[in-house]
Amino acid sequence: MSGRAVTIAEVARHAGVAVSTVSYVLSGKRAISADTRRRVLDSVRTLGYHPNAGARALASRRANVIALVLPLRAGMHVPVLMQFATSVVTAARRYDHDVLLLTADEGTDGIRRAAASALVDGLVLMDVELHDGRVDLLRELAEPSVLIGFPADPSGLTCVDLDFTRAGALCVEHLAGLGHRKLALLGAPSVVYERGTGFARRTWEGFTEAVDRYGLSGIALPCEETFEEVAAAVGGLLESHPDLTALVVHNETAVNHVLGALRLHGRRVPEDVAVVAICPDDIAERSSPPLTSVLVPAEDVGREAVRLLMDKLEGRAVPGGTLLEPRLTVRDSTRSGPA
Amino acid sequence: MSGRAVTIAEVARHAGVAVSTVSYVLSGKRAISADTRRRVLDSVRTLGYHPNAGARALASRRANVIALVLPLRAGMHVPVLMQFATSVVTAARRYDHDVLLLTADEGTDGIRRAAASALVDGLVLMDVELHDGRVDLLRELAEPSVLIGFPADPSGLTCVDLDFTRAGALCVEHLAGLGHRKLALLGAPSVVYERGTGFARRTWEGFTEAVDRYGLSGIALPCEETFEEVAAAVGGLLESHPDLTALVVHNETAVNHVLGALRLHGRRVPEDVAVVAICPDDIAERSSPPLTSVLVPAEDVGREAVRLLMDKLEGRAVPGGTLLEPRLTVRDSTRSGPA
DNA sequence: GCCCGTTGTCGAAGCGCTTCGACGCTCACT
DNA sequence: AGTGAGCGTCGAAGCGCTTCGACAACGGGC
Repeated sequence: MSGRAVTIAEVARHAGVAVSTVSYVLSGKRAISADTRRRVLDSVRTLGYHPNAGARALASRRANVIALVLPLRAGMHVPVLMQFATSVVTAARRYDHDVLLLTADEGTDGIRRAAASALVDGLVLMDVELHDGRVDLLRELAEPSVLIGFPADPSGLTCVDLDFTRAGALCVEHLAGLGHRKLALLGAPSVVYERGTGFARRTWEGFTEAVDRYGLSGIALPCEETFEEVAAAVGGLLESHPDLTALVVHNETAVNHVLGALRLHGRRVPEDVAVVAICPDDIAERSSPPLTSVLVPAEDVGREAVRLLMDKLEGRAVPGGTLLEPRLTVRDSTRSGPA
Repeated sequence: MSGRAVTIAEVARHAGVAVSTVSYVLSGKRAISADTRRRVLDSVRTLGYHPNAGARALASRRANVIALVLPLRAGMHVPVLMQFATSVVTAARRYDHDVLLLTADEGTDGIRRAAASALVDGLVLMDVELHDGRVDLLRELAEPSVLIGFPADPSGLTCVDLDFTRAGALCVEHLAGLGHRKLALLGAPSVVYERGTGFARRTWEGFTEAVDRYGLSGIALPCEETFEEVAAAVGGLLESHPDLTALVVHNETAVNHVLGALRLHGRRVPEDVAVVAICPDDIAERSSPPLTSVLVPAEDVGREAVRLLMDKLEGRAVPGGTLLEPRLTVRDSTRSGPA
């Protein structure tokens, strides 16, 4: 495995064919007789041949690498981001592509550089804000891209995400169906709303619209992430709205603090207060009581993003926006209606 | 930015020099007159030239890309892993390198492929276990690599990590200095120890050795991560060891549950029980009370790993093992000694 | 039996860059 | 004035691969 690497010329010599024949066997772009193909593949295996990525990229004008642009912003729940990231990597490998990790600290220059140098064939952008400088850059880039999340103006772009508006509404519908009339949403930290992060705002809108539509009474609040602040917020809420019987929590970090705070204030879940969370299943399942939840299907979103990107790379037309339908799983935290 | 990309030949023509001259200006590998250099750089700027990564890699046998091998295993604290990852990316960029993200699901094949195809010049491995199949592969690879974490046998490898043995001991020393005689360690989930994850075991050893050295009494336990289990573990501990006055927690996820459990059992921190955590500063600061802690300097470790890798790429000799000295920050959770 | 369309293979021309050797200068010394 | 050592620049040879056009060999249709 050390020393100089095996080249396609050595494989060709070993198999007694031309270099181009080896190439065609490997790419399948021309018909090759079964016999020749077998001989070539045998040689590939015995010599341990791996095509040189640089040479391949140069000749084919395809690097077989996509960029994953992943800023790490305050208030984002890192484990969920990593779920997206790993699902993108796994999906990319299924299309024989690798993933280059780009972070925020280079700003848009990193994106421009990676694209202009043909380091990557396309890009997947995560953590998209409503007004996001990177998005304008993408529009002028020759390289195709897919966004995970929707900016305010998604025209000319390809975006995938969970339908957070529906997710917010779905929580309300579930609680309304159980007879709850007075609900509250505890959302992301306020900094996330101020920054204009689409998914947070859309859940909020979905929640408030559904509350209106069902003629319920609802209050939506940002939610910070220390136990102290959560406890204070929950305490204030219970005091100012004593008739509150249900809570929607859209904040992975705060979920457990919310449960702790309810415990602290002597409220039982679900008997006194029903709770629905928008969070990964493992968080919902490990809470006590296990929480009724809408999960963010990171796996599906990442896979879909890669699929769309590969379609664009092949020149196929793709829809501008893909919204995944949320699904709600009922667990113990909403087993019963209000007293 | 669309259409065909600018090539070095166009830059050369625009600047009125030879292609090789442009190359030398950009790489600095030969002396170039100030005047020529300026003309070339001007042309580079006005044309918006970015060297083609594939061509460069092919000709120079250097991809200027390193691999970050990041398995996501159960029981690992993802935010901390991401701190490592971003710090590696940031550091790599300072050496003009990009980072290719490799995950676990390809196993060692992914590593072998990336190395053999010259996709990457070197590798950084994270989340290293004591007996790790990937490690044997690294030894036979021509490409240099650096591990974040130490396997059982680090011979022939380059490893960096926080000195977790010292970290465990440091917590004990701090508590001993405050007069505590009866301590407990709540560690990682048991699956992490069973898997043979070095840092978890080393903290454990550092803790128990220090306890012995100081003639104290100590008990070390794995710690699961749901509130229920933590509460049960803490409850059991307080019951079986009523004279316990100090807790060391080496589990980012469980830290807050531990505090919640102590609250639940009517113990005040630090008056009844002192708590020291090994976790990132932001977790320690946001707890209530803020926790005395030893932080895992992910930033430093990642930067150091990249520095070592670059040294190896340049053919410089590097130390086999680098252990970073832990630092303990005193906060409210250990302000006083035992009653 | 002749023509033509397939099928399978080959050789060669790049892809855009780095790097090596060559070469013409300019200067500081004899 | 003559020599040799840099210095600055150039041209050309690859790096290892893909892909295009060419071309045998082979049948099937007439």
